[in-house]
Amino acid sequence: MSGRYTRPPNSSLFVRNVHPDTRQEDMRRIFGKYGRIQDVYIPCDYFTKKVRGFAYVQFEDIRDAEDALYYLDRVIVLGRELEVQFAEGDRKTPNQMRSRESGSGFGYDRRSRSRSPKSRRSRSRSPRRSRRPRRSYSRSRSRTPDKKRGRRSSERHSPDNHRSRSASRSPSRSAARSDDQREDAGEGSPRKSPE
DNA sequence: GTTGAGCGTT
Repeated sequence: MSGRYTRPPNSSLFVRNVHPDTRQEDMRRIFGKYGRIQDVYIPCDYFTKKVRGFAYVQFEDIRDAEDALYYLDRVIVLGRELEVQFAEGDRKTPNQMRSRESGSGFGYDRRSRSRSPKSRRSRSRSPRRSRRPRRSYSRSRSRTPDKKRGRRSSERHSPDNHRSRSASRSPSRSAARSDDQREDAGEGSPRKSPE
């Protein structure tokens, strides 16, 4: 009278005893043989980032998942016997895990200021980083003459621009930004002759 | 286009 078959909560498979070096791609390829894989995820330790030893394979269709479970369960893959079973809960959010790990014995909730394990600074605290090793460039006349700095298109053929310019209240050319370009090859530049 | 820190031992 009751369901004889434990209704799988979802089409996610829980694979245990997977090789620590197994990747999602591998799982996807192995399980994908029996159906379309929605996603594969291998949970790792939050702190050590090490593979925990099991993985999750989410199928697009639960029927395929059943097939894969039946065919891949207890199958030796990569020298390990895979144990496949249906997943139970849903993916846990970091917050939930934190709560669980927090009460497990660890206590890096308020102690650890760093939220991310990777955010761990170097063992030695950065005492002082020089502001910037500003290189004293010769202020004489070596200004990367090789690079083309000047933008060719100074003005754009935009209708909007045209209108804006008309309303400009400053009829004068406010060109106070050019100083080296204009002087060198702008207008005649009669000062270049060494006389 | 969703979140990635999801069950481990029976």
